[in-house]
Amino acid sequence: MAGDKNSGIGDLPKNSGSDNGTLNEADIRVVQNEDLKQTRREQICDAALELFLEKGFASTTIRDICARSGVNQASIYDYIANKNDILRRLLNQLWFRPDVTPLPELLGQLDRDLEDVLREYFRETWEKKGKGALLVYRTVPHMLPDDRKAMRQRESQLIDDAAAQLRKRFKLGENDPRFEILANLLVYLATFGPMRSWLQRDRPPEELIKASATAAAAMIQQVVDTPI
Amino acid sequence: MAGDKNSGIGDLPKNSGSDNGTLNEADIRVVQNEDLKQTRREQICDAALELFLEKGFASTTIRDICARSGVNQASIYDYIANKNDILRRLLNQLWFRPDVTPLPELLGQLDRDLEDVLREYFRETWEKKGKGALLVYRTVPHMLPDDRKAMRQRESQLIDDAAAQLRKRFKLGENDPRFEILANLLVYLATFGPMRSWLQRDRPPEELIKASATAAAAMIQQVVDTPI
DNA sequence: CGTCGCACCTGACAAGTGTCAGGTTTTCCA
DNA sequence: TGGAAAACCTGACACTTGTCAGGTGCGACG
Repeated sequence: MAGDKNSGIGDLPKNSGSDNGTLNEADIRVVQNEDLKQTRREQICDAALELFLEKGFASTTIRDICARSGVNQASIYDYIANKNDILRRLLNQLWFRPDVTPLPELLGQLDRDLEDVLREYFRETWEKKGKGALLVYRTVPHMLPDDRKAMRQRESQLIDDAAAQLRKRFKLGENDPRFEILANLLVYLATFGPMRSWLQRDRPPEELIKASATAAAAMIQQVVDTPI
Repeated sequence: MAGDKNSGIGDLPKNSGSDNGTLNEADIRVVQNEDLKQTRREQICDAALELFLEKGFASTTIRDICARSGVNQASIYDYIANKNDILRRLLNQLWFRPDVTPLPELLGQLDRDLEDVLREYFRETWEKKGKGALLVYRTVPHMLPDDRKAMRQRESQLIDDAAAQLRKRFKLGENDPRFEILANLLVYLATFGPMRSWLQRDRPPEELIKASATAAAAMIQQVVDTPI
């Protein structure tokens, strides 16, 4: 019975799932109890995230992850397909988080002040996706090519949508390319802010968040006020 | 004679050299010809940089580096002390580059327009230190603790100096903390711009550089115009 | 022409890696 | 309480890694 464990592992998908925009996660049918699977996977992913950020993806061994999560070296393969599958799950959790309002949607809330909206975006991204950004940009080399492409596309789409919303908000020229740059800069400010954490300066994050929002708002205003 | 190769390798320094601010590089005395050492080291470092960015530090093997640089697997240890020594040399070359005018110095050129100065800073950093930033932020986990500390200090010092120059430029309050945040934001815009390259959008870098400079200038102006 | 020393290389070792076959223990219901 | 099914674990394999001991080749110099 245990012999045909292989048949319990769903095909490792070569393509990234495009239905919901997230990366495909391998399906494993050795352990049946879904709740248990869920719990163990959380243990594994939590430990893995810590370790990946501490030591890097490649230098983190399955043994490390098992030791920290308390899962057995062999059992871990009852819950994840392989080391890379752990990374995919983490990226899905951290990068494709459904609980962070996307920038385009926020920009679409026309009743709110721009700086206010930006501050919320920066804060949310900082708090909830901070570690994700670190993980993503450090593990780019270890992602499967298709996954890399999927993440890039997601980001590009986000920027395009944000640019469109900006144009709408300010009722300005359809063809002004500066709004794409602005959108790019917004996403970029939000994404990389947390990466500065290694500097460990004594200032509280809130200050930088506020400053970023003010900066971004000032910049957008400047572009809007300057005819092309 | 070849037997006491060990005695030809200088002690691997535990501490980062603080004299010139760079990281200590191991001294090796097996190969005598200094020009040859220089050449080989360049070959090795060039190949290593490419590979570290492609595959990550940990996944790049000495064999990979040898294959791409054309140096023999054993001979490579006549030119570098170990894998980490290669990383240190790269960080020295890319992060501590002497040919990029530091931000504080540029800000001190009071006869030049602020936006103009910023644009030069962003462009120089982008072009000359772009790969360095990528390397640094990806290899943080693989740097020796002391090296990490040295790099962090360098960055902090830079920000403090830049903040001081900003205060001087605008003849504003000695104690206004917002200028440190501004300086932080400047360094940060310059550093991470190149990291967006993985997005591979079709826009030329010059556009983003210009936009960043405009954004930064607008932001600083806004702070200056707003009393504390 | 010999030989001496510098640069180069073959081959290997010990340690560590991802993965899993297959056995052992626990759980739980008849 | 018996026993099948589910979950867990021991132990190992095939392979890769950083590093280097020790030998080879070759050019310069007397």
